[in-house]
Amino acid sequence: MSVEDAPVRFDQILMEPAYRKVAAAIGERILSRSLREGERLPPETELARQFGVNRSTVREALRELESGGLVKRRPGSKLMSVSRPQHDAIAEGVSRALVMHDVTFLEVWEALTIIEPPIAEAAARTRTAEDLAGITAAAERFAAQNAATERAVHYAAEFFRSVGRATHNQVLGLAQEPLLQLLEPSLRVMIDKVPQARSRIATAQKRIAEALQARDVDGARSWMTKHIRDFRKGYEIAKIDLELRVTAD
Amino acid sequence: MSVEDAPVRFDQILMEPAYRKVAAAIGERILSRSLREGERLPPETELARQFGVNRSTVREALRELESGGLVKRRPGSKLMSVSRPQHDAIAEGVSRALVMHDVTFLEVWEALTIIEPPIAEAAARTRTAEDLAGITAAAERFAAQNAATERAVHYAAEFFRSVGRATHNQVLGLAQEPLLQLLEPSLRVMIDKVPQARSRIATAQKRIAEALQARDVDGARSWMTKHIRDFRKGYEIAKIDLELRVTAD
DNA sequence: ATCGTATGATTGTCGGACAAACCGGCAACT
DNA sequence: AGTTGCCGGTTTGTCCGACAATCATACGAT
Repeated sequence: MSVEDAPVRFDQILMEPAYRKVAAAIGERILSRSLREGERLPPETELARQFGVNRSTVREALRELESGGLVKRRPGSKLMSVSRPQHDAIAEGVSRALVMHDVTFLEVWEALTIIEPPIAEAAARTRTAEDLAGITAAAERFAAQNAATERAVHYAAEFFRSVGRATHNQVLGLAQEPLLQLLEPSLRVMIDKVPQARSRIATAQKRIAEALQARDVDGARSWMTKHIRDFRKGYEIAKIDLELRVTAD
Repeated sequence: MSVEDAPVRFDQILMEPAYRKVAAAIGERILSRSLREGERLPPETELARQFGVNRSTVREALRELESGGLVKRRPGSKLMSVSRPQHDAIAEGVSRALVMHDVTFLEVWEALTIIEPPIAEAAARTRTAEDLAGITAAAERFAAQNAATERAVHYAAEFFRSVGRATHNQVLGLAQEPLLQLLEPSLRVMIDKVPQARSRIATAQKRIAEALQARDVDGARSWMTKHIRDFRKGYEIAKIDLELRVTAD
């Protein structure tokens, strides 16, 4: 082999602007728990002084952290404080990503068929009395909403959320949230177009809640499976094309 | 009932700063496909002129969109262009959120036991020849890495990713990504401490790949189940406390 | 004890400024 | 022909200084 064989290669040099370095520096301190939850950040001018950059630069960094949910302004306060990202905010980012990637209803539905039954199963094992109260409350609120579509959709999603919370597994709760967000718009259409949808959903919710109460693992799982499968039937009856791309809110 | 019964209530008035309005305006145009993927945004000065705000305000809005992955700067270009959020970037946000919420290894592992087997099952149905090639390649690369821990961990995660891709369901692929990110650090420790871990992982990967090749739905699922269960055993042997909080990267 | 006010701190937004980097084209050179 | 050097225009990254509006706090008035 001659020395010429391998062409000279260099790694791409990465220039990180100051605002991203500042954001990374603050973010790392938050992630490492060096800055604790709820703790207030110094004012922008002070941060600018400490980092040796301009206040504008600090502000750009703060916007980045803010949209990641690592810092937020507590209502009625000017100073930023460290926060744990809220599930719905994080999920919204995921939802937007999925929308941008042309995800179809079918994909969302398929994901639901995969994760919801095991969630119900886990919830049957771990639910507390309090969890159960929340779940039945959501089911009852859905059943009571015979008129308002908007609220019915909301409580249908809320039912899933309360079951997710009952697993006491935050990963699962967060994983299902984007799916629910993407489900809602189509559910709105479906409930309006399919008369029998409401009663079928209400029945499934009731059966699931009963199984959870009885700690009936298999029952919870199989009723949840039915519940999800019903959605697909509803889509077909409502003639919603499953290959259609989901839309944001 | 006297008229005094219901206390006067007002909804909280929400003041949205200009930078967030600008970000929302641009973001909406992107989500609605009015601005197409890859299209370049006008320069900051022009945006400032159009929105009637200062350039600094536009910049703060851009930072927000940027960290959401909706816009990014293409390498070697100054103008921002519309982009679809990359999976790993989105997943990193989710991972950070989970870390901040004190998620434990047990929760991550439990989530893996729930979503990975169905993913393997789905992959057995939908995988193409190309998918299969990627999966076996990842498995072979893992098996070949008998020395370097870092790479072994990487290819162990890459194996999951390639199986996820084989489902051709983007929702599932994106849902598993944060789990893999959180798994990696602990996997690093585990592989180092448990001598037999490598061979057990390699075997499981091989069996899963074979099942996928044969389109053996049940085999793929059950071997994936074993594969995940093995991780837990590994944790216990390595004496990694499952109640420990996961850490970021 | 509640309310009104004064004071200081902090943010949101603005205007202007400048160096560095990038782009396109054109001239010069090998 | 292909490479190199240079030029002018554009755009970003960063800085500086400024000001009104809002919030925290203390203090005094009712």
